[in-house]
Amino acid sequence: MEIPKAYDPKQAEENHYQRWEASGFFTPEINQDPNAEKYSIVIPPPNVTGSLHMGHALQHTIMDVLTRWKRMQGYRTLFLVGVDHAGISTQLMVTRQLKKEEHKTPQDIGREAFTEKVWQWKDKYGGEITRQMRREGISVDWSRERFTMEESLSAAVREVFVRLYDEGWIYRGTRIVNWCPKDKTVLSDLEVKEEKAKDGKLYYLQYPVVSSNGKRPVESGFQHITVATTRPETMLGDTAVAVNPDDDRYKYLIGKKIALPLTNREIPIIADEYVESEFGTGAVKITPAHDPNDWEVGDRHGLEKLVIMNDDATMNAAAGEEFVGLDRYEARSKVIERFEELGLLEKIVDHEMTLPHCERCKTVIEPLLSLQWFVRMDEMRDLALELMEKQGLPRFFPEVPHRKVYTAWLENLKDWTISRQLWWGHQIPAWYDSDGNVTVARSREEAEEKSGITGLTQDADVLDTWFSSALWPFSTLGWSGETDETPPDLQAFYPTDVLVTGRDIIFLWVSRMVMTGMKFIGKKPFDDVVITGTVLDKNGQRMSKTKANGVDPLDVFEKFGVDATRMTLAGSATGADFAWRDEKVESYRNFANKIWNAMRFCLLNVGNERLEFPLQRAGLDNGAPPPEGGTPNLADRWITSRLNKTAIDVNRALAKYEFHTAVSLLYHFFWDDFCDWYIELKKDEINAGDIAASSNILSILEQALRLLHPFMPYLTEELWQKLPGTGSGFHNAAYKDADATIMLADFPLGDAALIDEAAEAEMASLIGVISKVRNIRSEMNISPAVRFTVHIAGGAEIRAVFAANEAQILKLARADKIVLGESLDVPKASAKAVIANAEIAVPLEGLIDFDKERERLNNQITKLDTEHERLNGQLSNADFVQKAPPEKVEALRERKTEIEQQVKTLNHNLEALG
RNA sequence: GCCGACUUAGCUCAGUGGUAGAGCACUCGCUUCACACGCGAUAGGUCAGAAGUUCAAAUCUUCUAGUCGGCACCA
Repeated sequence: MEIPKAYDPKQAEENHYQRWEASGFFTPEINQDPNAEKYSIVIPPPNVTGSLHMGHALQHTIMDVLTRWKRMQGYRTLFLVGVDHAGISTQLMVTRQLKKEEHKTPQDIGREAFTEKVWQWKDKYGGEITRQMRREGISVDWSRERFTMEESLSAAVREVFVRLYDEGWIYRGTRIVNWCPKDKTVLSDLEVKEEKAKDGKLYYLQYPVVSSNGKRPVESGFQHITVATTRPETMLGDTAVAVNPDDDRYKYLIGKKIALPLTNREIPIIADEYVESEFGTGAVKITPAHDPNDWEVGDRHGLEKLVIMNDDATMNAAAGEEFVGLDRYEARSKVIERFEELGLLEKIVDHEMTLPHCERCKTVIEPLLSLQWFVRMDEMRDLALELMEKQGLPRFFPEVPHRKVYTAWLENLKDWTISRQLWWGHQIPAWYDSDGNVTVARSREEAEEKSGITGLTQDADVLDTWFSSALWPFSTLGWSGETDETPPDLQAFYPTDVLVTGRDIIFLWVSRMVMTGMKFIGKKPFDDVVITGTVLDKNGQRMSKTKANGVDPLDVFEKFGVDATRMTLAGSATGADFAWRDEKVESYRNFANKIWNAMRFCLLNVGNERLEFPLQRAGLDNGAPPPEGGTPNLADRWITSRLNKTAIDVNRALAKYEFHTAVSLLYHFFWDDFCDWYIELKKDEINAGDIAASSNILSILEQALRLLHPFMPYLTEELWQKLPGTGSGFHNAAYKDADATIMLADFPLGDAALIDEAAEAEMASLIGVISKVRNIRSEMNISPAVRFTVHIAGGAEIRAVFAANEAQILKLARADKIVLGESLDVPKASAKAVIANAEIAVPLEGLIDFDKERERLNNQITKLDTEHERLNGQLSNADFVQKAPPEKVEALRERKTEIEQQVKTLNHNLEALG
């Protein structure tokens, strides 16, 4: 068989994905076992406007590893994929396009036409992210792909809204909300990010007091009270000044009135505990319509709530003739200017502070009094908290710190603002009559029936995108509120097994799925939550569009292959941030090539026609004796042991979501055990055309490829298909009728009975001897071309091992003769070494450099001495001997004796050199 | 302000009580018939600092320093 010298990932990627999908391998229906257990994962739906980034690639890889792992074990697996309609992002994107192409605003064309445009945009460009996801090789069921705006998911949204409203968990009310003046919509607290203000200032404004008869000294000719504010423009909406009731400086002013400058209003001076006397001047201007704290104060004191801004943060008529139409920052300058003219500006001081920004467009948020829809969170929160307290669910991986953070957040949860002033999204299912009376219903018909009125108007707002996301684990499985019959997918796959996502949406999404799942299905949506780390750039900085330091997964796929990228991502520790390095991917690209070439070697001397018999399984499946004609030689016993140990450990690691451990186990099994030692030991047999040996090595390789498949699906499929003899007979029983593919092959769980400690120990001696001889050659500067005799002395048992593997030692140590004996009988001009149970000598007449040899021996002695010293210290410590576990003490004693023996031998050798 | 994480070889990172590890980079040698995306052999760390618990600490506790993150407040 002609196999190219280097692995070409692109070819393998093109070869397999389409076939996998077309053959239905990704769907749960491929599983023919009626008793199969299910395993399900729903993907966090990426934004329809999004493009693939490393964070996605990381999460998708992990979910796919889990899914492929379980699928190969015969689970009925569903890896459900879908896309989020992403209200604000999408609306902005289409608005921009509309402006560019038609020079129109959404308002110009109207709601219906605009929504139609968005759908068109979605059909044309919305598939981008899913096209990119196909390249990741993820085994998601595309036939079940969902979109949050499709009808069945929208029906679920309406159902949930109506039920929550009917039970009083959703309400409409006037509150101070986070308003983005650019996007012109309200935002939830979670969509607002605090950022340091560039040049924060605190402005001290003097407010004249009306009809004061107090005794306070008056510097500027009239009685005033000074307030400090960071937003002077809001003074136009002040309806009181507040002081702390215990503040002696101001006690006498409580109840007096202020003549509010720049307006013709008089406002009261009130006392409220909320005011901290130490901050600023201890007197606070109160603007109930433009500050959440002030709103509460206003509520307590029955103050007027004067709205002075429009929805684009320009001043409205209530701000006064002089200010109307000005932007908030223009108004700020103007207010300051006017105060200065009036001699009422006391001072301006620098003030470090943070300001709330719109997460999306970075505009400074304006707290605004507004009529919106809210979800009351107290009862919802309790559902989630109770699940955590009573059952410890969901389990977070890593548990620290996420469990605590999640719980703490729930405990302090405020109501959730769910209405958005957008056109793209789920329109709120509330209808109004001409008097503004509201009817909440699943449809217009139902609303009209409920209210007995026709000609109702639907609420213009849509719901927060996260409202529909919160229903994702069950809305995607067919739930839309019908209670008489459970949809089959919901029955089969809910609750899901694990959720994999980034820590940024634990609150936005994870917590809300838990709440809605408990509320509407009565069951948790998932058991486990795996929180991935953040992929940083090579300098440890967050990747961001503005910094343009992002690494595009598609570029990496192109350069190093999908499998190498997947290994890199899965190889990062669960939950830990890590800096992206191309070198890392490069090393996994090399790894793929290494395996490719291992396979290539195994097949070089095996024609298809010569290997038509079923592959021998090296006893892997049933502990059967080794194949006839093949001796159960050390290498075979050893690699079988290593493979089974690796399989057990890989399964164990995956069960704990320790992907990096699994990656490292596989890497070292393939490279060190299989390639460096097993292939090298078997080389002569293989090259001699020994069919039994080829059969064995291919059996091991075939099993190992299955172990690797969840991580490197393309490479393993490509190689597995090339293996003579593979077919659907290798499948897990649940897939026996499916077309042959490694992705349905039985996943090796490993058999503890096949772990052969004796073989591992013997092999350690063999490796020890070969390594020591190589060390001698290298340190003594002896050319690889030179062949020499190797003398080995040791007990009868280990001598038998060396005798049985003489050919291998000759080859790997590049020796031409092995002399075995009870003791060494070599000339003085020999280089020597020791291992635990043998002595090694290489006679080097004319080649030896005695100084070098002395140095070499001394080096070995020094190393052993250091260890000996430490052991001695420990063992002469009475406390240690008394308190440490006896087997520990015994092990150290044995090691100490061993070292003493070796040192003795080495010293002897040293003396012999003269 | 509150909570948390991190600090281990030149770099990027594993390692939760018992002899400090990997990949890359570095040094030396190699056209050894699978692979130079390779092979072989070295070198490189008082595990941020200090104190404590323990027979035993990279690992547990406390403090300090630095880096990063989350939450809250901010008139």
